[in-house]
Amino acid sequence: MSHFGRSGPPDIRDTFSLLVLNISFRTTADDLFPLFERYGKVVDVFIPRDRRTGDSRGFAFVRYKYADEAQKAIDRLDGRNVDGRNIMVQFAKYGPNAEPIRKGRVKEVVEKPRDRSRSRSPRPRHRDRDHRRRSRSRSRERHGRDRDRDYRRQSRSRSRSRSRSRSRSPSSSPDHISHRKSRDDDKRRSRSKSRSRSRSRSRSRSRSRSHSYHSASPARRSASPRKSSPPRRSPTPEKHTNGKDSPPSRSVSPSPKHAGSRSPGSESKE
DNA sequence: GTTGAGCGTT
Repeated sequence: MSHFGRSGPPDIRDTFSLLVLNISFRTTADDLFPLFERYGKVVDVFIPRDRRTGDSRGFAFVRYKYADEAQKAIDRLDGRNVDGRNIMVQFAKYGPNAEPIRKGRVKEVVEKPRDRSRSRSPRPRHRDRDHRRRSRSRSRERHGRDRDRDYRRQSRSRSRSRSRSRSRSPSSSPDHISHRKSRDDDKRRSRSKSRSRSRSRSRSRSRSRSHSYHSASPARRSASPRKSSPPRRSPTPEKHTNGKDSPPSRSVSPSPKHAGSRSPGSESKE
């Protein structure tokens, strides 16, 4: 909710989304709005934030009404120094609902006449995006919380690599993979049990681990669902400022006060 | 209070 008071995207029928990368973590939509509003009609400015921490991720989405204005904003603001960092402005590739975007414009709802009532392909092709997002999340979460988990994974990977190197067959069929995976899974479980026992013996070392929901693969998650409910997450200093006055996401309104009440120093040319 | 590859909210 980073709109002008409504919930959900305002109207993405014919808007052009720009992805603003490399912005400072302190930059808010209120800071970006006047900058982008100078080059055209800005419909919405949204800064995604982390679900757990609530901090911005360092990029924003600016929605323009017209493509030429968006292009102009890209040409003008790309590489511009904002809040101490040179931002990168480009057309967004994906839509809010994971819909494809053409030239920054949200593609209209396209219906397939051939996919009437026959074999449909429920094969989600968003693995790229998900994978990338997970990677980013992990990168951001790798501050020092679950580094030992990473180490374990590396060790396991090395072990598997060695095992494969021993019996390298030129033909790799799904059956082989399945068998190998199953065995690996079994091995992993055994190791996990052993580790659990070891941890039970000395739990002082691994006090705070886990709660990394994004790091488990779906199959693995399905195999071992987490317990009833997370008893308690890490001591996150939840700011209770998102009650009713100021939502977590900075909403920006197209009020005329932003039009010319910005510091003239931040703008350079044009 | 920190960080820095990448694509989004009720």
